Amino acid sequence: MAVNDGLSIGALADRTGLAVSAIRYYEAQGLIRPWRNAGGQRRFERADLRRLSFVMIAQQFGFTLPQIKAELDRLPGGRTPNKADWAQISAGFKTALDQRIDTLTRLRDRLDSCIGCGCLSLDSCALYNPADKAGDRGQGPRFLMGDTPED
Amino acid sequence: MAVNDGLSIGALADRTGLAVSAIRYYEAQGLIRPWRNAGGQRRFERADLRRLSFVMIAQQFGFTLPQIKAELDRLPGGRTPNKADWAQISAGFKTALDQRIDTLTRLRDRLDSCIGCGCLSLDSCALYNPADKAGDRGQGPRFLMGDTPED
DNA sequence: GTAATTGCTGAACCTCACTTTAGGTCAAGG
DNA sequence: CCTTGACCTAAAGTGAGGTTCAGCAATTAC
Repeated sequence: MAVNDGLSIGALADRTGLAVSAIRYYEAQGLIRPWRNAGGQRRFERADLRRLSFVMIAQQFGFTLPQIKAELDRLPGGRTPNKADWAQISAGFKTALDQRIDTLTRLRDRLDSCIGCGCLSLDSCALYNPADKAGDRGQGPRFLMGDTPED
Repeated sequence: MAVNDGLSIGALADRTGLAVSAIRYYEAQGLIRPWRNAGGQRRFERADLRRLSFVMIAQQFGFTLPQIKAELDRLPGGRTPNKADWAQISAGFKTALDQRIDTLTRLRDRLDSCIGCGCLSLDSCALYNPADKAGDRGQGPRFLMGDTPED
């Protein structure tokens, strides 16, 4: 009722397009820290909209939630990325993205030079032992995950 | 001891670089069908080397194991891809790969035009609602999965 | 011939990113 | 006052792609 009660989880879901369950999950992962009202319900600040925006964008760039959390945790005082922060972070995103595109382009070039061959030889085929493996550490989806920028 | 006893799972693991557990898993998924020797141990043909090669390459291209199985199952008599098969399949790989590169390139272009902005506005930022979402169906890792070629 | 390797099975566990379910609580409208 | 809808929690499920474990059996090396 007061002017600055904050947003409910449903309101936040409506505005971001995320599912309520996803927002709760992000909280469990430490990406947002809502406070609770008297009845124990989550209340969100306007800054959380930006924070979730950031999460959604970073996911598009192929970052995992732990990676995104790490990026957010580096901001002083746990603040939401402002314009200056974004300029820095997005530069890192660009680097990761460029690398990813580069990796795929090299893979395509190797494929081009292999289409007529078809040897699939473990010893000599250019498609093996690619200098750039698409994601090499950790389990789960192992292809195409971007590296953490400036890490 | 006989000349054509086939390879043990350990030998196959050594030659392919795969873990023994991964090879057993691939068998469980129907990607390879070894026979058993008198003692119940798996014995593999030389063709299984090529089959696993194919699996590893297709994974690099972002295909899931079910997709790869589907591709292998389309080959007559459950044979391992030969040169002619490969020419056809790799053309499909190339298409999927080109699409993926294209998607990422567009994403990079949008990022370029946004780096100085930093608005992250849910309403107006070009980084939202991209025409090409990077993988949109199914759960699990939702970014950057290649589409099935010719499906 | 025996010890060390390697192999076997089935089940449980892992990450990632969530959703679903079951069983309740809170807030607002009529 | 009572119902409806939004919210709460903890736990389990999903699916991809495996690994790890316990408790045995088979092979191989010496």
